[in-house]
Amino acid sequence: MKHTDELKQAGLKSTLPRIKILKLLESTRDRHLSAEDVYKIMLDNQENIGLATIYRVLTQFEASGLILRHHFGERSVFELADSDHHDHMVCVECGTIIEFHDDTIEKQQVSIASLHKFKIQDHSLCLYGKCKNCQ
Amino acid sequence: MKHTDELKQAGLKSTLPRIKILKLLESTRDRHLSAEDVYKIMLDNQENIGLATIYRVLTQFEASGLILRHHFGERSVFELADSDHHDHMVCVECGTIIEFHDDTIEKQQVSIASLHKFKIQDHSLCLYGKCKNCQ
DNA sequence: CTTCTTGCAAATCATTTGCAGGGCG
DNA sequence: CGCCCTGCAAATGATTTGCAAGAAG
Repeated sequence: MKHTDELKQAGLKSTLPRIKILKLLESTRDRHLSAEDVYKIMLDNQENIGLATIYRVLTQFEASGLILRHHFGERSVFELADSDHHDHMVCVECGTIIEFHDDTIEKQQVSIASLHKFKIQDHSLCLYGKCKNCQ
Repeated sequence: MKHTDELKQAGLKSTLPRIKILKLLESTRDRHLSAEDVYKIMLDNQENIGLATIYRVLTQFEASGLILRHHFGERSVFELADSDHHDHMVCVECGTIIEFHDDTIEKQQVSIASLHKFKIQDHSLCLYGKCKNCQ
């Protein structure tokens, strides 16, 4: 009952929809999914979970730190918060998402912020363009 | 008729709503406005312009390169494309927006992208946090 | 049992579109 | 005068909320 425990630790009651969604996020090859994506996959898997529930669960997961929400362009996508911080490149052609991390950029952000007496809580860096297969 | 010319150069017929919106964007103290912001300001100024028109005009301005569209969080904001490229810090408390530019970050982005054979078309970097007045 | 959850439908929000009347070139 | 533009209302797409029926502890 690993998932049950994960949920409890996050302060959430262990319910079927939550377990299924968490399982999906942990197992999907494509780490970044929108609420709609999750909904469709559940449908394909014969799982009957309402879209509203998916939105609610994803929001709860985000609030409890289990997952991260990103705004790429105008849609929200979620990813499991299991890896270290990273930024993204999104292929405008095929939607492929490449994750990357760069210390130089991270540090530079902090120093620029302090220059303006600005206290960073969060940041989003996203490069849009074409991946190597789409050029 | 400076604005008329600007519009013509952008390939747009010079009409009252367009001129007024362009004027507002050029004169507003707060360089970053959402469609709703523009709408409300127009209302306050006794200008009768429909929200739909504002969206249409802003979209046309963006397409012709007169302005830039950003997605901060979930809403779109627009700014005149009159200055050099820069990124933003947004205060989650008061909404203040600070613009900044950093060559180190820009260069680093390019080199990381090429490392992944990714061709950057655009990018968005936004720091969220608290400005010096809101801490 | 009591409370937190879910599913479904209705409600929102931001943005877009259809259409008939108006204004620019 | 023809065509592009505008206002208004209705349509959309994404996400949220109300509510009665169901599960979890």
